[in-house]
Amino acid sequence: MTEKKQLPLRDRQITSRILISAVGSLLAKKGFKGLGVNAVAREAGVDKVLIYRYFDGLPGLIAAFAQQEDFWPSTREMAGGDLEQFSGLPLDEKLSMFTASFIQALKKRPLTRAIMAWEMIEPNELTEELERVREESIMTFFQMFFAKDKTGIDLQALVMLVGAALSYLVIRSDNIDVYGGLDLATDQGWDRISSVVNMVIQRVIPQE
Amino acid sequence: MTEKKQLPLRDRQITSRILISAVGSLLAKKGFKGLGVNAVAREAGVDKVLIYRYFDGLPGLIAAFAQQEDFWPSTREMAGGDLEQFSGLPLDEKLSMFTASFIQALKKRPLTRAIMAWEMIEPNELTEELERVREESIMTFFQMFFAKDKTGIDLQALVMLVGAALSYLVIRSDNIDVYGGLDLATDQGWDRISSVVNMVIQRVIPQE
DNA sequence: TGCTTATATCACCAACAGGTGACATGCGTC
DNA sequence: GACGCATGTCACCTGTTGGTGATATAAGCA
Repeated sequence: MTEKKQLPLRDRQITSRILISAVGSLLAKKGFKGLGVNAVAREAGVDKVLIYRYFDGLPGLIAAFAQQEDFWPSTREMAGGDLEQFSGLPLDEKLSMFTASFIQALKKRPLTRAIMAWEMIEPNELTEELERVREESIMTFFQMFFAKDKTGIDLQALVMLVGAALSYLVIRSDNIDVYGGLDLATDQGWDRISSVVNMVIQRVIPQE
Repeated sequence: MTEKKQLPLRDRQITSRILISAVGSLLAKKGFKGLGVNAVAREAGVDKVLIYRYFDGLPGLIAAFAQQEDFWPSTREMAGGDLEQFSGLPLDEKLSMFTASFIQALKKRPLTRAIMAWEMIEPNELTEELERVREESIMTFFQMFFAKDKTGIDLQALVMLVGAALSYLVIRSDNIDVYGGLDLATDQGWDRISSVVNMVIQRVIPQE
């Protein structure tokens, strides 16, 4: 029981990192509800005044957290890991690959889901910034791989619609097990969702 | 300026209604962030102790609010207003009608959107109850009109996928104007979204 | 050694939260 | 009128929040 009084590190870099990672663990534990100056400082085992000194307040700290975390999947990840190979695929396979990758990317990022949910109820400078990064990332991905289609269908709207549906379902899966009869808690349930998306893709994309 | 001291009504029913409607206006003004005992009492211009006496606390008050509001569209509304007519439509037109009605129903219910967003970050007894009502409503609607299809496709998953996408986009439209290049702020933007859903429906549903 | 500076803690503040017990006041009944 | 009861107000409690000024202490340097 010698935990009462850790000797201070007196190292700004390390202390800063401790604070940043405290944001992460607190976010994972309690969500954004319990994310305050006092709580973060407690979690980090450090005085809250350091948040003001080093990050100029909580927003600054959260911004630092968001920057260092890969809270949003990269273009490469959304393409299934291999950009070269991806760009060579036919359109329908690209879409299927994107669907599967997107689900996986969100499922393994609890913090991203928490932030996405947060954005819906508390828009502020910070969420706007995160939002901007994401919008840009999505658009880059889309332009890169889907822009030059000549299918005659509104591919962009279709992709975004699928993205919206998957985002919603993954976020919901944190709180509920069933949505409209769809099982969100098991891999089989997600297979079913992937399947229907793929079915739509197959019937909508003109085969060459 | 004689507003300082309204004479007390001394009518439990009326006072209760005032409290309930205060929840609504506060929710519309500030969202769930500022929804506390003190704030509601202030908004209602009434002492907060009455919340405990009449509703046994804030959860009870919110429950009362949720019950009296039509926070979730009825089966009839989702069917476009006329159940008879709706049930006579071919499957693809049913789906198109549902899509349009669902968008409209959510767009005109800011409180429903707020509650839906709230459910994603603060699951509790109350949100679970609202959730249950909604799940039941959706399933009833689906069973009633889409259960007996013989199309061979996973109609349920398709409908729920569309519902998820639309829910997400409408909720997002409260905070952002553009999602993945889709315009969420204008009717034209929503026409585009409806169109792509209808296109999917046309190509996916086997025509007779 | 002694000095400066960065690092971190502590003590405190005002504002607000949820919650409760004591009290005032009006209404219906006998 | 006098009583009891429902309705409503008030004062106050404890705990927590965001925020800040004063202070201790370790590290680096002359």
